[in-house]
Amino acid sequence: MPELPEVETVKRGLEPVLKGKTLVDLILNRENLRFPFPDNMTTSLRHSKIQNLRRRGKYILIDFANDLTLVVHLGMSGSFAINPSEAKKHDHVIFTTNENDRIVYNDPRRFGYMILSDTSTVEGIPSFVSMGVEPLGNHLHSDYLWDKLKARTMPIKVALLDQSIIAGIGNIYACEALYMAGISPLRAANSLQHFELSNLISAIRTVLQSAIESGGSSLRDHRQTDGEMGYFQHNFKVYDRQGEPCPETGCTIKKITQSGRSTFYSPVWQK
DNA sequence: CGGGCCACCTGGCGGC
DNA sequence: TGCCGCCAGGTGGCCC
Repeated sequence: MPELPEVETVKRGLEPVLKGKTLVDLILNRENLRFPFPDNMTTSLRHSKIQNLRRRGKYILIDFANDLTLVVHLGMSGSFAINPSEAKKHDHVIFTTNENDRIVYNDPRRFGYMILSDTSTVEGIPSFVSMGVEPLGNHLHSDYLWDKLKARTMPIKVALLDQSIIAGIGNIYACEALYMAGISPLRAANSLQHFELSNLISAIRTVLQSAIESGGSSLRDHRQTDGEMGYFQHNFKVYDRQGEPCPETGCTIKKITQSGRSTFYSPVWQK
């Protein structure tokens, strides 16, 4: 589930309870998620202080004072809860801090994973080596995208999901950004002109930024309930709205499959 | 290297 | 109510 805005929201939610705190306990309730937990993960991190939290693409990076970084990916169903009132099925990892906060990682499908790396070489782990630019950073501009897409014949929707081009966009925001830019998901990636790439970049930024803001408010709401983070509601324009009217033209939102994933779009509005 | 496809895993939902 | 097939927001690996 989680795309860049959800991951950013989780990172921001974890900061107050993790940054500057020391892990006094770390419990793994099983041997693996998608991959086995790193060797010595508990002994390496227990009693270590957390210096900083970062995000890269859909990954959360937790930097420890002993120069280790825990890289966390939430997969499709991973979430964190802060001081949940009761234990749940699929609570796989429990962090306890010196302030006695319990941070619980829950992941029913176990597509998530955790990797331990030296902080100085974390950019070199396989997940990051070929990762594309951050969509909200300065390196995403139409020249970059033109260069990355000029030899790509795949549909632009599929290209937006390619993390080696832009990091952090998933199925929902790919659909929403293309809708906002008025670009058909079926267009070949290398058929977009410069002005269309510029419009698409603006749309990506707007859609992600607005979702992050909505995540911020859900964070404040959820804090009052059970400390659960990662899943918040948006008002999507096209995602999961097949059969409903397009807000721009009134035509009917269509659902198709591209590269095995659902795509939702307005066949009239998106050219 | 590009592109297509499947596997990984559980749960929720609609149909019968 | 119960069973069954299908679907899900991601990624990695294998194949051509």
